[in-house]
Amino acid sequence: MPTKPARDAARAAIEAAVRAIPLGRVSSYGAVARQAGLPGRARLVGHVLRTSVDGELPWQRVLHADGRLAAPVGTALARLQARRLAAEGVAVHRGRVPAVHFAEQRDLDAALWRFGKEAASGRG
DNA sequence: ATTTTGACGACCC
DNA sequence: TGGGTCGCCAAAA
Repeated sequence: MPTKPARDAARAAIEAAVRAIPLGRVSSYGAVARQAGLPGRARLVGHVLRTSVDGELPWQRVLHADGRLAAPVGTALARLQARRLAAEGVAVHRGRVPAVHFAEQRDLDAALWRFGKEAASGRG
């Protein structure tokens, strides 16, 4: 009982949302927060990921809203994240991941772009 | 109890 | 593009 129930529930919801990001796709702190039922709590997501003890948590799939990695290019964390993403097929270029890799559709352009690719390759 | 910090993000120059 | 503001709020100082 040392911790507050509401906080634990929030943490659990956030970790669940992160685990729900499919392999090979990425999401953002803000999107994860919304998915966890905590709109506007992007910073809390960062906090939870930073302090999580779950070694299986695919934290590398969570990026900034603009596609940037969690940490600035050159830092150990950024290199680790890029490495882990590359291992699951997500290419990182100059510390960023293109919007196309995001699990949720960020904007109409991205959606149309993907639609075009998928339609062209006969898949939907 | 108060202040500062932080793996954020939308906005506005 | 790049940089500053403001809102959010859990932890740490």
